[in-house]
Amino acid sequence: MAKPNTPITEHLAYLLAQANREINRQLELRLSKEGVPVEQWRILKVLSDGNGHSMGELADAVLLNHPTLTKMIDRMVSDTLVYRVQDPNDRRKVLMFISDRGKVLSKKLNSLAVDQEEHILESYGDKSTSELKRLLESLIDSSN
Amino acid sequence: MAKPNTPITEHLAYLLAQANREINRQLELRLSKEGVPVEQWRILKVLSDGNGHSMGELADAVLLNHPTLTKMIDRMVSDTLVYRVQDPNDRRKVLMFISDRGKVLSKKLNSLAVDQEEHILESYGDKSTSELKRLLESLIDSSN
DNA sequence: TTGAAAATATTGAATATTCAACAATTGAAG
DNA sequence: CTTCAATTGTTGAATATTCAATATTTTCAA
Repeated sequence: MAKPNTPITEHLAYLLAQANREINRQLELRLSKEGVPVEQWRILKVLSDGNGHSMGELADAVLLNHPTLTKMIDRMVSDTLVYRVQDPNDRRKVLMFISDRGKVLSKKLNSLAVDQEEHILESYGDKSTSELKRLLESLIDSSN
Repeated sequence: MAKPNTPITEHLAYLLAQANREINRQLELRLSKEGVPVEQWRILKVLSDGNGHSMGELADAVLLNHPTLTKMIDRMVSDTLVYRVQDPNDRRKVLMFISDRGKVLSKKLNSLAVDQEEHILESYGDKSTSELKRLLESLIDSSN
């Protein structure tokens, strides 16, 4: 009467980690053509609305915690992809903006990312993809 | 005629990262009751079949790369949760085994993890959960 | 208005991860 | 058999992340 404990591969937490790892790896591979980590793509994408975004807001949006974001932004400022402006309405805040160079890079990265999405659509299917997205959104919602 | 680029929140890669982060955070919170990181739960769970698993096999199973696993196993050996045995059939390999202490801990961790799964089932729904799992498995399959 | 608490971002030290090189063993071709 | 390439795991240095502490500014209650 051995107890056949639930295998790890049946845990939602594990399946999510596994799928995330794989998809992220693929995306990483594409973006490496431009020598850019996934997080920087996210940052540029969020900033490419042209508006200023505070560090806190950005950290939430790109799934990084504050100190990690600060250091990554330091690098991106060195690369003149983004720049800091003190928020005039709340001087505790820093508003981040994308530079022209950042916009150019962002476009290239977007097309690489879109490439990947299309590749997934092909091998995984249109129906499954949109259904999966829907379920993920709803899971995220239900976790707040 | 501004181009409304796909928002990042619509990319599968982003949704997966977000969902994974959130679910992982919740699991982490539970496991912290025993002071154990998620990766160690995975390791113990895989080893709790009682069989020896090589480092390479284990690294794949628990989603860690080799050097990271080696160092985490070093810690777990210090804590006498697992132990190394040289594979007699292939002396390049090391077989990892779970200790009695590891088994005891593993059971506690499992019940914490099951707690979480039940919590998700409640707030997210039985139907959605199993459907999400099915889709994730199929996505992972299609990525090989 | 003042002073304490909260919010925001950064820093430096501690910790963890990754990359490249290495050592040991096995496999396999000649 | 012997040698060379491939496999497996570990190590140390370089890099990245995290935690706790800090500085600054704002908020708000007294």
